Formats: sequence, structure tokens, C-alpha cells
Amino acid sequence: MDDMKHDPSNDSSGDAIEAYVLDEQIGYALRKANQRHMTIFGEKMLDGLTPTQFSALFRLVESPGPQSQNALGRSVAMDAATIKGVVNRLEARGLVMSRKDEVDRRRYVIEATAKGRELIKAAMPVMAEITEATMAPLTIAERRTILRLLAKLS
Amino acid sequence: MDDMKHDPSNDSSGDAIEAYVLDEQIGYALRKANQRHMTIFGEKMLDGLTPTQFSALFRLVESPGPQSQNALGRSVAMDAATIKGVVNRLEARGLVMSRKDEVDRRRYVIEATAKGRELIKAAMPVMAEITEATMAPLTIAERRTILRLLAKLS
DNA sequence: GGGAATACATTTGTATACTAATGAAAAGTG
DNA sequence: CACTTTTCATTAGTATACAAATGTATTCCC
Repeated sequence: MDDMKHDPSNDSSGDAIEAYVLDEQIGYALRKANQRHMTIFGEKMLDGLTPTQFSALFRLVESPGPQSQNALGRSVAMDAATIKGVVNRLEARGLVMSRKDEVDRRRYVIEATAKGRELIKAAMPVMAEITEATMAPLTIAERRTILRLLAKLS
Repeated sequence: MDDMKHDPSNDSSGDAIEAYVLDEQIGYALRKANQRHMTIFGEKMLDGLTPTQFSALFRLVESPGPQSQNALGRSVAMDAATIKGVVNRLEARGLVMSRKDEVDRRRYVIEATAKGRELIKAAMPVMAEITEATMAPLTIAERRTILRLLAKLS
């Protein structure tokens, strides 16, 4: 009888440490996949642009008009504190400009500069390379599948 | 002829800004899925244990003997600088202990305390909840698939 | 045995990322 | 119109994450 206490197969609730494989947990797997992608991104992207910086700048370049800082943040899934730092660094590098909104005086209006637009343009084929390198271990069908499943998780 | 310059369908190289959908990029999708998972984790996990802290502490609890700090880091995919901070915070909370290795005097040996082991034990059913909440949008088959594909990307 | 290469740990610096608190401006409501 | 709520932006604090530089200890190998 004493044996049962240490036999994981008797623990039907599944909360035994022995049965838990860290590498097969969704959070751990997401973190590691993201880690590898960011390494590839860092190796290939132009001018040391980071993934977040690329996302924010891309959104500014593709969108019709300028946007407020917070609105830009929401459109790339960054909170106010995070997007502030990103915009600051983009601005320090001359890729975006910000100015006070004259109508709504709480707001800052953020806009891509010509330099920022050109960098995004030049980065497009690089992004294709980054995607290819990241997705290389997957078949074409698997690439579609993982994007579909990740979208469901968001 | 002038029209062709602005028609994205003529750009067979696929590097036109218009054809690039940020939300469908692997990096962006990974970041957002990870973000949602970490929110769920933060809402449910005991004692404010973070995902990284949980991983490191879990590894210590499940492994037979104590480990050096760097070895522990490697086993949970964290570099030396990152694992140092994680171990410091775990130690400050009395969940792990570290001591100089008497054989190899470069090393610090890290070990889970009784308190750390009990926390991991108590966290196991919580992890099951976190996994369930994170995976909720997926069918059982899709859950298996995404874990398999994420593993391939790592 | 001794020099080169490697491994361990730390520190500094930069970049996300989120919480919570604050203050100012705008919007909504009775 | 006055009051409440919301929105915008900033700041401080905490926690990953990685690169690069440093110093010490160990291992490799001739």
C-alpha cells in the first residue's frame, strides 16, 4: 500500500511533478520558439532594428495618416509605457517624428520620416528572409497551420 | 504604364509594403500568443511566481542533484546574465539556496529549499489550469499540433 | 608542467514588457 | 453646466533577455 503514494500512475489528477515535462508546456515552447526567431531577426535585420521597433515603424509607414502614441501602441500590442520607449528610440534615430496634436492637447502625433519609410522599404526583402529562416524547419502546410493556430491563441 | 508602379500585383518579389500583413508574420504571432499566455500565467500562478522563475525552480526540484548556476540556466534556455537575476530573486524569497562548490571553485551550486519544493508541488494543479486556459481556443488535436510545430521551430 | 583554450560567474548597458501612480485634457451624463 | 469617467502621456519600479567585457578557475594538449 505504501507503494501507491509514490506511483505517479495513481495520480489521476495529473499534477505529479514526475508527469510534468517542461519542454512540452505551451508557455515554454512559445518562449523558446520566440527566442530562436529573435536571434534570427537580430542576425539579419538592417541597422539593428529590433522586432518591436520594426513592428511600430512598419505600422506607421503602412497607415494612411499619423497616429497618436497610444493608438500606435495598441495597433501593435504594446502598452503605453512600452510604446513610449520604442518611439523614443525610433525618434532618437531619426526614423519617426512626434509633435503635439493641436486639436487634442493630450496627444502626441507620431509620423514616420522619409528615412523611416526608406528603411521599412529596404527591410521588406529582409523580412522575407527572416520568415524563411524561421520557418525553415516546417513544410509549407505546417507554416500555414502554425500561423492559424497561433492566431487562435491570441 | 504609370499605373504599374503602384500596382502591388506586379511585384512578384513579394517585398511590397502593401502585401505585407504584420499580424500574419510568425514573429508577431509568436509575440502576441506569448503575451496572452503570460497574462493568464500572471493571473493564476501562486505567490507572483513568474514563468521564468517557475521554469528554473521546477527544473531544480525535478532534477536529482543540485546544479551549477550556468548549467541550470542552459537547462531552461537562459543565458548566464539572465539566470543570475532569476536565481537572485528566488534566493531572496527563500525558494532556493546557493553555495560555493568545494570541488570546482568557479561554481555556485544551486538547490531548491523545502519551501521551493512545496511551492512547485502546490503549483502543479495551477499549471494545469494555466495550460487549459491558454489552450482553450484550440481543439485537442490542435493542441498536440501546435506543440509539435513549436518544438520544430526551437 | 605550462601555455592556450574553455568554462564559470559577474557587471554594465540596452531593449522589451507590465503594473501602478500621477496629472492633464477631453468626453459623457444627468 | 458641473461632475464623473475616460483617455493620453509620463514616470518609477520590477522582471526578463541578450551582448560585451572582465576576472578567476579549470581543462586540454603539446
